[in-house]
Amino acid sequence: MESALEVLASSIARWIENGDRLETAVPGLSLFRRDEPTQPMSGMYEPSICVVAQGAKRVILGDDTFVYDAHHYLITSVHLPTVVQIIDANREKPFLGLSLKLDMGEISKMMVDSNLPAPRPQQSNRGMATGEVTLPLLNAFQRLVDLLADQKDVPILAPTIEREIVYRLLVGDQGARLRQIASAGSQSQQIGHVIEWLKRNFTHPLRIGDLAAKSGMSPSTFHHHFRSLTALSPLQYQKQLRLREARRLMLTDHLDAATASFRVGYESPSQFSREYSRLFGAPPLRDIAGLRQMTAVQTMNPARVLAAETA
Amino acid sequence: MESALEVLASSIARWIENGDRLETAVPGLSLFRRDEPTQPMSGMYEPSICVVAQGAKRVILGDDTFVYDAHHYLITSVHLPTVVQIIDANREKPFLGLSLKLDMGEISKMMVDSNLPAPRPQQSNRGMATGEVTLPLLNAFQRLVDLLADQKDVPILAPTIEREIVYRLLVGDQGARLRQIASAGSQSQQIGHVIEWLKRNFTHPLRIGDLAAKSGMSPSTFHHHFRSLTALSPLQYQKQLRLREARRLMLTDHLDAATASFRVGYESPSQFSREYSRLFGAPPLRDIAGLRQMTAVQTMNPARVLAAETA
DNA sequence: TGATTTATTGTCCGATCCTGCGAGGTCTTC
DNA sequence: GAAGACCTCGCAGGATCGGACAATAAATCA
Repeated sequence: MESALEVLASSIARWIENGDRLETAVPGLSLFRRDEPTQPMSGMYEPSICVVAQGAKRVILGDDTFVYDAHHYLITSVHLPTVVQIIDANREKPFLGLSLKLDMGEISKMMVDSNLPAPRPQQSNRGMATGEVTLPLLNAFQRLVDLLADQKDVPILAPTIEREIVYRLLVGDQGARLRQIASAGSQSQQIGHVIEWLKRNFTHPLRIGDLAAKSGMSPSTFHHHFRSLTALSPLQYQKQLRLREARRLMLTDHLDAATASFRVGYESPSQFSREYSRLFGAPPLRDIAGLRQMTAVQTMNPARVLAAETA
Repeated sequence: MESALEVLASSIARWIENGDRLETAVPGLSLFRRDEPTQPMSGMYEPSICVVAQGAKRVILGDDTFVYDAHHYLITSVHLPTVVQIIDANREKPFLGLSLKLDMGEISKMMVDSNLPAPRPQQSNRGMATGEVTLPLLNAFQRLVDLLADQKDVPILAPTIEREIVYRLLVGDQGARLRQIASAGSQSQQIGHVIEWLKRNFTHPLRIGDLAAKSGMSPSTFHHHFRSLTALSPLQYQKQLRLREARRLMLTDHLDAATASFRVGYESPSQFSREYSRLFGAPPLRDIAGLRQMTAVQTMNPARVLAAETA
């Protein structure tokens, strides 16, 4: 196990010398590297599995915090705004990890095809969980990373390996959680759809009645499930999407605060500013200035910082 | 609509001159033809969609009878032993139909991928239902049959057309039923798995408790759902599998009644004979003799008759 | 430096949202 | 067949949001 981790770590390190995120030639597979711990910063998780070869990372989602490291993967079933922090990394042993996007459709198909034990409790849970990394799982990821050396094999072999990974996750200790969100028709799955919709339409003002209807639940039930999955109310979730996007617009497109606020759906800059401060700790201009300075110190371009945050 | 049906009818007729079942080059697609009405005879349905271009057919499942014709398709979600009868066919306007196997995994994937409305009521229902044929659905089947003329296109085009068909079924009036059985983790889906297992292992003596455990329900709940889906108790279901297989063994492999009965799991030929009569109306030898005669009259080989029954 | 523009903070208000609770229904179990 | 678990729904009070307006602070430019 330990030696397998070392091999994976060096494989990852070989591909990502500096910079902290690399989209690889295997669709959906990203590599991560950090040479030192970071401050807590807001980040977005997508439906994916994250594995760490070296170091440790902390994710805060509402009241829960998840820590994952070389022996614990993090599995995420919907897009979730979180606060993330690398807590174990240094120049000799940098944080090295990878993430692989999950396709819920494929997972669902696999659940039906293989006679997996039924998930008795249908109740919603957090859209994120940590589980124990097993050696076979690690080996599968190793093979996936190895594919990068021989890219012509990717289209053929990657799907097979990914299916193996999904299977191992489904039968693993967090399989029930995954099954829940991938089960067509389950509440979690319906909420997942609403979240996808929100991600595309966050600039429109939103009526939660409509969202509830989309998910086929009453408003009150909808609220319950949404919160239990995301730790946020629907409106708070949308707000985070808006503010994050506004931050991106200001940072990379150099928009001023007012137009950014309009762009993401706010009609009053004052309200925008107020809520921005509450989320990011500082009002728009000051926050952006801080970020710019950070990137300047690290001699990194702003886009890269953003990439790290929208991982 | 009427003209579309005529076109489909002649397309089917072109491919199947005589004989009553034809497995086509499109995997899972079968064509059917009958030049005259039949007596009721026992038949097995598999997860599939059946469409009729001309004529009508009756299926009896427990207390329910389903009739389907040019304007009504029959959708089946699990393997079901039934009694079937062609009720509308003659030499001028023979019964012409087709069936397409359904892959529950694909259906499940599609349900997750497309934002389909949630199936509110989770209660189990019969594993079979009729629905109204729409023109787009008919057109899709027409295109599928047309593929038979250009077989090199099959691997590329057939899956697309089948996906369209599945989609139209999902949003059609019987979509909820389909969603239910395809929903990973739903009770119907669990029962479906058990049925698959039974089909492979019907020769072993069976313990209801084990089956129930397989489906993750208590024995009583399992019983309940099984019955509502199949109109049979698990034991009756298994019995039908055994007796049908015994009949096949005697008819095509020319086994004698005793060895056939042992082969399918019976330990006492007398018990076998008694239950055989009850299901098929006549004791083994007499029944087989009758079937042989029928096939002789129709100058068909026995295997073909059987094929009709295990449609 | 002063003028002008832009950003931030404050307060207020109406509308909407959010959460906890109890009733009612369904499914499960014994 | 009855008790029990689970889920959903609707409700009501309290919390929050988003916008309006105004005032102050900061930044930009002449």
